[in-house]
Amino acid sequence: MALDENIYNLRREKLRQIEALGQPIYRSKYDFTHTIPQILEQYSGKSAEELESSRVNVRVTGRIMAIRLMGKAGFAHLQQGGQRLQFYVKKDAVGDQGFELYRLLDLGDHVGVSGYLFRTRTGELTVHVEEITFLSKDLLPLPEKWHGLTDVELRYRQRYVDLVMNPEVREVFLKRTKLVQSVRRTLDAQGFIEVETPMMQPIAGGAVARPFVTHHNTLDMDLYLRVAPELYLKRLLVGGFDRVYEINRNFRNEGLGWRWNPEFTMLEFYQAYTDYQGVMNVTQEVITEAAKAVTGGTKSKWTVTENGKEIVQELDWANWQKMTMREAIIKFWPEKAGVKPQLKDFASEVIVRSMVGQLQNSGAKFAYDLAKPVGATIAALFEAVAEEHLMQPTIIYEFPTAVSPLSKQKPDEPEWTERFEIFAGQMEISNGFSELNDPEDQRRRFEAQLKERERGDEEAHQMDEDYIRALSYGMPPAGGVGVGIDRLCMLLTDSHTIRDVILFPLLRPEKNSSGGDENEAQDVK
RNA sequence: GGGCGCGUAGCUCAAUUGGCAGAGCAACUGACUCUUAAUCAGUAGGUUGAAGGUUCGAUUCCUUCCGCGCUCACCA
Repeated sequence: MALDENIYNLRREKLRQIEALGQPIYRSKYDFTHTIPQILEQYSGKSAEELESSRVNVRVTGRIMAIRLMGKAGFAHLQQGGQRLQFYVKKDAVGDQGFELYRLLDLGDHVGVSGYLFRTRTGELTVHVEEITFLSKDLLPLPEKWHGLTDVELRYRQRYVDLVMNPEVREVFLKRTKLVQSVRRTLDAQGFIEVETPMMQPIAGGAVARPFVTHHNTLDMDLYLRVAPELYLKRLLVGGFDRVYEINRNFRNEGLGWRWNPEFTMLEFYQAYTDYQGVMNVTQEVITEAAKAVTGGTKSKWTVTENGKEIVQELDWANWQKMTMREAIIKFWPEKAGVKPQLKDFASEVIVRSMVGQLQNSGAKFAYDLAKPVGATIAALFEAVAEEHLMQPTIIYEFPTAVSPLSKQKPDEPEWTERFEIFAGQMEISNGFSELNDPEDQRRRFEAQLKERERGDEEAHQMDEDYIRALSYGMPPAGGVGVGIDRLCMLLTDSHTIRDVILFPLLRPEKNSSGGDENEAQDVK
C-alpha cells in the first residue's frame, strides 16, 4: 500500500474538525492580491520602518512547507511559484477560531492568508496574519523536509511531489518552456508558419525506426504512431507552404536510455528554395537563440564524469565547429588503430573494409554489418571513432547516401548527400539535409530500403506511394531539419538523463500491491 | 536481453564475523505569543521487496522471483 493509512486517516479527521470550525473544505476560490513571487519582488527591498509607516495589506495563497507552533502563536512558510514567504499567526490577531484552524494545519496544506507585511526581529519579510482561510488538505505526508525526495523512481512516478519538493526540478522545466518559446519566436520571425500534421499515420515514414502500432476500429485499419512528421511537412512544401515547422512528439518503439525515451519532442522545419547550407544557418540561429533564452548567454555548463572525477565543461553555443563526416573520421582516428585514413580512401570499398579491420584489431568496440552497403559501414566508423569526441557544438556534414534515403545527393559525389548533423555533449541533437525532390530517385531509394527490409531490417523505410505522388506534382528545392528538443534541453540545463527534461517519462507500470504477487508477475511478463 | 549494484518506518539513512531492527525528520500527546533544520518532555510507527534454503539463530550467507539504478547491446 503506497498510502500511509494512519496519517491519511488522522488528516481526514482534522479535515472534519476544520469543517466543524465553519471553514468550507475544498472551497472553490480565493481572491488574492499578490503572488508570493510578486511580494518578494516588490517588498524585499523595504525596511521594517518603511513597511510599518505605510501598512501593506496583502492576501496570498500557498502550500505550507514549514510550520512552527509556539503555544499561542506560530510561524509557517507558504510556497508558491517555487518561492517561499513566511507568515506569522498570533492568537490575539486571528481569534480563537482562527488559531484553532492554524493548530489543525499540516505540512502540505493549501491556505490563504490575509494581513499586513512586516519584518521579524531577524529581519525576515513576513505576513502578519489577521485572517486565515483553509483552501485544501494534504492527506498524504510530504517527504522529509531537508533531504527532500531523492528516490529517482518516486521522483519520476510522482513528479507532482518532485516538483513540490525540488525547486531545481521546477527550474529545469521552466527553462524547457523558455527554450520552446524561443524556438517558436526565432522561426516565426523568419516567416515560418507552425503546423500540425498527423501523429497517426498509415505508413510510418520520415525516419528509420520501429514504430508503435495502433488500430482504428471504424475503418478497421492499423495505424502507426509517427516516427517523424517529415513526409507530411514536405507534402506541405508541395502545397505551397514555403516555410513550415512543427514542434511535437515522435514515437519510436525502441530501447530506453539516458538519451532515449519512446516519445520525444522534435522540432522539424522546412524552407523552400534553399539547401542544407541554408537551413544549417537557420538551425544554428535557432539553437544559439534558445541557449540565450535559457542561460542568458551563449554558454552552458556541461558536467562530465571521467574516471570518477567531475569535470565541468563549458559548451559555447555561438562558436560552431564544422567538418565533414570523412574529416571527422580522419581527425579522431585512434592512434592505436594505425595509420590514419586519407580522404580518397573512402571511395574504395576495399580500403573502407580494411579500416574496419584496423579498428577492430585495435580493440575498439565497433558494431557493423558488412552485408550492408559501404556507406553504412562508413557511418558506423564515424559513430565508433568520432561521436564520443564531439563535445562542443559541432556540425558534421556530408553523409553517405546509403544511410540517407531522403536526402539529395552531392552533384559531384553521388555516394554522398547534402546532409548534416549537429552534435554536442556526445549527443546527436539535429539532423538536416537538402531534400530529395526527384520522385523517381525517391522511388529508387525506397526500393533500396525495401530490399533492406526483405533482408530482415525491420527499421528500413517503407514504400510511401502517396509521398511519391506528391513529389510528382513538383516539390520546390528545399532544406529541412529536425532538432531534438529534449536533448537540446538536456544540454542547456546540464541534465544527464532525458527523464530529467520530460515531465512524465515512460516507466514500467506501477504495481498496485507490494511484493511479488505471482499473478501480477505473470502479467508483467 | 547481458553484466554490475541496490531494495530496512511516510521520507533520508544506520545496524560489528550471522546474535534483542535503530536515529533524524514527518506523525501523535503535552509545554511555549518573534520562530525559521524552532526548542523541551513523552508516545506510536517494521512480515527488513517476495518466496524458499543453510543455521540454535538471517537485515546480514545461498537460490529463485519482483522492482529500481548504472552499464553494454538495440536505437542511422
